[in-house]
Amino acid sequence: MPLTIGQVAKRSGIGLETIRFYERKGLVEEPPRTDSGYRQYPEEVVARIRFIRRAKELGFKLSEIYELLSLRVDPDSTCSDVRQQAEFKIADVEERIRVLQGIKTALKKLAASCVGTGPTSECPILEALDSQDAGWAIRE
Amino acid sequence: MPLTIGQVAKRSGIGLETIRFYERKGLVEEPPRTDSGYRQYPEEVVARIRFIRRAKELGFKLSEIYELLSLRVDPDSTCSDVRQQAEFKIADVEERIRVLQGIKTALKKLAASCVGTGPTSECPILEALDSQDAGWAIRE
DNA sequence: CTTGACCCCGTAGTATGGTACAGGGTGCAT
DNA sequence: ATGCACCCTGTACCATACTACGGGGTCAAG
Repeated sequence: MPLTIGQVAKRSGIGLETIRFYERKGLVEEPPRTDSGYRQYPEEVVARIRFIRRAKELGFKLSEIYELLSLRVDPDSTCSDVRQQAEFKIADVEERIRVLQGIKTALKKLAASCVGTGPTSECPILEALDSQDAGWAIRE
Repeated sequence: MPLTIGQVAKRSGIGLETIRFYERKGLVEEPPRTDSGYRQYPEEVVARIRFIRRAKELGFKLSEIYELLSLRVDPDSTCSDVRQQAEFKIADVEERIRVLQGIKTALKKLAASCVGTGPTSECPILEALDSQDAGWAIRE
């Protein structure tokens, strides 16, 4: 017995507007309809939406998830294609961590330089942000 | 001698459309105009835009930079207000790093489980994303 | 046979940080 | 005086991932 969009939404823990959004994006297949136009989903779509949700939790963008979903449909694609996607994403995540750590270091340096007294006009943090010599700056 | 918007853009290394955008956002003060309506910027605006650019590099959002800029204008605000903003941002950045590290660990676990051979139908990564037991999942 | 919960579509709005026109006017040099 | 670079406003557009709304149609219970 097929599911309505509302039932799918409830089971997969996602808004039903979002399911229609995913359909427009090609992440969820267009299901058959009833005579009156209601979408009739097979059970499997719940698993697919959970897949999307989990991939999102792993930091994949919707466009990347689309690639991932295409890989599994394409009979010529191999497991190593999927692993390559994961490797790319690992590199991407590592890069983002690296940048954030640079930012953190810079911010800590600034915060440490500030005793916390006096008006903003003498604030070393603001002065540092003003100054020409970006000694605190993040080096890429 | 005041600067035109184009000169400010060149000196601060930013697009002139972006300066007008910042003006709309209240990050850059509306400058006086010539009779014909041309913006006439004082030299100081270049420093302010560089301030914005640097704060952005430190991961501050435009809305946060607006707060920062308000603090320095408000005579009642102190240096410790600024430092608090910096501390908040440090905590924020640390949280983002923590989440990304969880993602990285999960992805590495998945990638390691994949030998790289065989079709996608037997891919352990996709199976993990499919499976009900989210053992790989990121714990918040 | 009515009421309320559900569904349809298309469009528009949210937040973020810009970027790109279109269709004008201005400033200066040759 | 004419050509070109520059400026003006307003609006629309880019990506990202939804979310909401208006104005309808449908389905099942009572």
